[in-house]
Amino acid sequence: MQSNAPQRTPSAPPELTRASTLALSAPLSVGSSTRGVASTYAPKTALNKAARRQHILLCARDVFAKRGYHAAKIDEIVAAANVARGTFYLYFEDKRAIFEEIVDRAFARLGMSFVRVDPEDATRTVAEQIQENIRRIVSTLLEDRATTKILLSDAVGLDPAFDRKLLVFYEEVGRLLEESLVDGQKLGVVSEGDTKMMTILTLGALKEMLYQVVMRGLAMDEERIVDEIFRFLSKGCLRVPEQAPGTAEPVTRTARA
Amino acid sequence: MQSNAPQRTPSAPPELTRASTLALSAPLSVGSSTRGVASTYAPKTALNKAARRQHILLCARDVFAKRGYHAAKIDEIVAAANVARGTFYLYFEDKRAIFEEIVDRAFARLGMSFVRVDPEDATRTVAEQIQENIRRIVSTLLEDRATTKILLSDAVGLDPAFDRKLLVFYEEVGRLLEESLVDGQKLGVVSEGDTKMMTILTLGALKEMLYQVVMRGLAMDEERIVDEIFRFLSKGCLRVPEQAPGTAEPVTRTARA
DNA sequence: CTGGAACTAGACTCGCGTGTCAGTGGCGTA
DNA sequence: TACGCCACTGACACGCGAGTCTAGTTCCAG
Repeated sequence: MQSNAPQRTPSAPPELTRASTLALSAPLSVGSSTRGVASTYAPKTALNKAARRQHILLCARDVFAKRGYHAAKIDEIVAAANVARGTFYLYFEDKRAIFEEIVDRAFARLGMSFVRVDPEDATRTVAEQIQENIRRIVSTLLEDRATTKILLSDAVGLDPAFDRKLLVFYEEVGRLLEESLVDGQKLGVVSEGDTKMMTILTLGALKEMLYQVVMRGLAMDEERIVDEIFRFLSKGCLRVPEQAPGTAEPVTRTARA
Repeated sequence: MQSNAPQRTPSAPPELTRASTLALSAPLSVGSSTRGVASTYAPKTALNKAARRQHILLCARDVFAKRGYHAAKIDEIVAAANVARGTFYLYFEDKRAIFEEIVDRAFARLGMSFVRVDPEDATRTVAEQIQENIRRIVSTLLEDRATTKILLSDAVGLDPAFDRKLLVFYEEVGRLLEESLVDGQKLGVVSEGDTKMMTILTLGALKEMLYQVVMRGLAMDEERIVDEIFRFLSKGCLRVPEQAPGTAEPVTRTARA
């Protein structure tokens, strides 16, 4: 807690400012004996309000990512940010509010990372466009792993209100993907079948992949991830030669008995 | 708390008893004026200790499933089980212990629901055996949706110790599936490629499917779920005709520019 | 009839963590 | 030099919920 080496966020995302390196030498003196009140007042004035806010936000993100929402204490966030407890509440309503802001920002970034598929586009096939979207999503999520961790494990089941928020976003993504698949079906580049199902399965596969990479350090570069997901999407992995030409029941259940 | 219709469990189902409706007539009298102490003592003695423990366990499961671990209060569990606070601690060490037991039991059941694939088996193909396993897992998880909810959202990120437990189990499942895939590759019924990757993607798809069904009431019967997952596994959903015959890079990234 | 086991209601303790608030120091301004 | 503002501080008040404890009740076995 004492250490105040000019820490910086390891994976500082592009737009999120570099503010991490606070100018705090923290002289730590003025140890008056009367009452240890406000003894160390470090000159943090170099930071304007927006930057300080941002700094706290980033530190909170790291703490949330490391500990999880419930285990993350305000004290820890405050210590990480090198600010007093009161200062925290000067900038954020409460714990929940700062968490929500982290998630909201992540959603905003994510939301911009995929674009609607245009089946008319002559220069890129629907498949290519879907792949592009996957790439962008993966890229965005890997750019800031701490936040991705939070999205994948902390934001789920926190709160009914929060769940609704997640749900809405998730459905938005799902809808977009599903529309792409429907377009693809019309063009014959997507197999027939329930697109809603495909959407769920695809997103699940994507989520799990990222979970493995981010939560446990499964080593794998972005390129590889995108390729693997896309390949799985395209071909599956089982080869079941004795396939009925119809759509359903790859291996009928009762046929076994 | 007041209502107490004198009903009792008509039949004791196989293992997990449905004991919810306890036999409590609760005369509710003895309203002495001195101090309102222990006025209602319902004759619950019909339940032996094991059954009562089981009953509390089931009620706790429901509360955890509904509220999530942190929001679930002991008071609520106790109220749901129609048992005094003290009684709860007669049967369980603490909140964490009862939660852990719920999860452990679920794992035990799940662990028994899949069997090792035998590539030598003449009567069933590897694909069929994999499908059988999927069916069994899905069946087990849908049998007790409350517990599945808990597994999917509460048990994750609770605790480092807990996470490890989950991890171990998850890896066990993963290893089993992966071995099946490797066997399948040797027999030529599984496409070449990284089996670890396939495993992750498959489990992710499965998880997401179950999540949608259990957490939000996506209507879909067991049969359908198994078929959809298996189909996705077998064929994917995209058809990318211009495929290089090699293994990697379905649509090369740089080719686009 | 009696002792003990099982249970109840609920008051109580206690630790913890959030959010608050009176106070402090630096700095611009009069 | 004095004033006042404002960012900032950190000790403290407070609530909440887990787990404990006690006095009282019911039932049953011996």
